[in-house]
Amino acid sequence: MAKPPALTPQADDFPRWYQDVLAKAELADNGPVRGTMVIRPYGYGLWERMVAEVDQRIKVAGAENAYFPLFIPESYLTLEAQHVEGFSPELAVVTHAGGKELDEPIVVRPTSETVIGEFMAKWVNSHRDLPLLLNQWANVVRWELRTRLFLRTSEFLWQEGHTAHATEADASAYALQILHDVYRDFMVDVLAMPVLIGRKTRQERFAGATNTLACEAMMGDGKALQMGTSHELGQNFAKVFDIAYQDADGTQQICWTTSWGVSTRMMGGLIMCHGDDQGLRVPPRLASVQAVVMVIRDDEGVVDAAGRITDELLAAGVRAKLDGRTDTSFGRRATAWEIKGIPVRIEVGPRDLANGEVTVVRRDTGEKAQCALAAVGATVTGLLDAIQAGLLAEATQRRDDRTADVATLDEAREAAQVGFARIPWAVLGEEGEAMLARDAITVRCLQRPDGSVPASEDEPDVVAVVARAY
RNA sequence: CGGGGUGUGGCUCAGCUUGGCAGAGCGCUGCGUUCGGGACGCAGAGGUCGUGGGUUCAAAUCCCGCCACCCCGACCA
Repeated sequence: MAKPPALTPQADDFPRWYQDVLAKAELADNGPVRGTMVIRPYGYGLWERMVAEVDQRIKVAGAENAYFPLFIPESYLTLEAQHVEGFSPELAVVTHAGGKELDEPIVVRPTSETVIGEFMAKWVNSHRDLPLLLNQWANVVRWELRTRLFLRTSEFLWQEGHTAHATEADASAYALQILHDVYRDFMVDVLAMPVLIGRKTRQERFAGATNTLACEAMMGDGKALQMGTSHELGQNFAKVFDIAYQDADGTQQICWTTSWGVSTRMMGGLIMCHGDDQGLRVPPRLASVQAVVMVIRDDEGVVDAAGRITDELLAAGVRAKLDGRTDTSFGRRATAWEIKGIPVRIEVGPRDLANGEVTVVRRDTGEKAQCALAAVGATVTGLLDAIQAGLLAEATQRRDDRTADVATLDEAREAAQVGFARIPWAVLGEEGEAMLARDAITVRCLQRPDGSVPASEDEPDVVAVVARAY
């Protein structure tokens, strides 16, 4: 008889399944303060890989890392009208420190446009100082009313890029460049998530932005998750913080700024995009452990052979790990690695070794195959590529199967029960957007018919992608 | 902030209606047998029953207050 499932099946209760994966895959726990999160070593290892891949792309895009303080004077937040309105309700404010009440309350950053703007103003004087391209990896705090591990926590980890440009066109092009070359490239190529890119509607725009671009992904249950955003801030913050420069003609000009970020929310997206009833499935390019070499039993030569195979894989550039815990049963260990989503498992036992081979198992399909000892390196690297491609193909298939082109609000409501609906923006409009919002359906982004990002929502043929969202 | 619900070993929960020695499964520790998909046996460790009061010979159980958390909605990376 089969054991009862280790996890609640997705079809029974998707949110419960998500919670089960977080716990059983040892990804994260709730912190002691409401809405906070403890990221466990295995989960943090995945986040570190995300950081490495995103950071590399940010640097290629020309931005440099810096660090700005956690604490921001409360007065800064009040300077930009939209920004205040957007963030006030979710600020954590320090009123006491050092045993006494502070003269001016200090805000724990919900995002850093203001404090970075203050310093950009100091650092930018001439057109030769532009563009100024900054990024920081940091934690931020937003006192959300309802929280869910990784998807929405009071404190989360992210990178926030902040740039200042001489012209609107330059700022606009850079915001789009980040969306394309950093975010979409990372999400598609590394996370194997076929994200949609597009413009946010006025309603969904970042507080203080003139334009917000976003990457949207479809989760396993058909709901949408915003995976990253890139904002054009116009001159809103530049005017308030006086980020200005003298141009070649000697006249003072106000800068145009952008900001953009991705967060630990991507962890939630990864889990809900690729996970199945057996647990997480980590795309090989992201995986902190790509292949685990399991000793089936401590028979003669088995541990040594497994150690040699691990070394060979490491030498072949595979992030491999040896599991030689023979004091724990094979089945238990196999299940644990499966729940953690390690892409490839190599099982080494006396029976295999007698035949000069090992058993290789793919996590994505569950397929098992025998593999000659001499061919392990090549087989595993080949499998890793196949799994990476397979996960992307599977997610793309689901997204396409669950996306419907519709012509009316009613059809959009129906389609959004299982996935995404594409409806002409000319048909929907802000009124239709408000009506759908009553049924918890939102416009995820506006796209051109070919899926590219429209320069304005007034372009003809703009399509609104609507869905229920996390 | 509205509506619903729950607080009992590390985890999931039973026990509460009708007050009477604080339980189960999983996990954990030790020993032995096992070991190719969540092993089995035996022996153990571990809980001021969320919290403060009240009723009672006696409270996890009944009454009152408080706190925390969860789910559904509005807000949101």
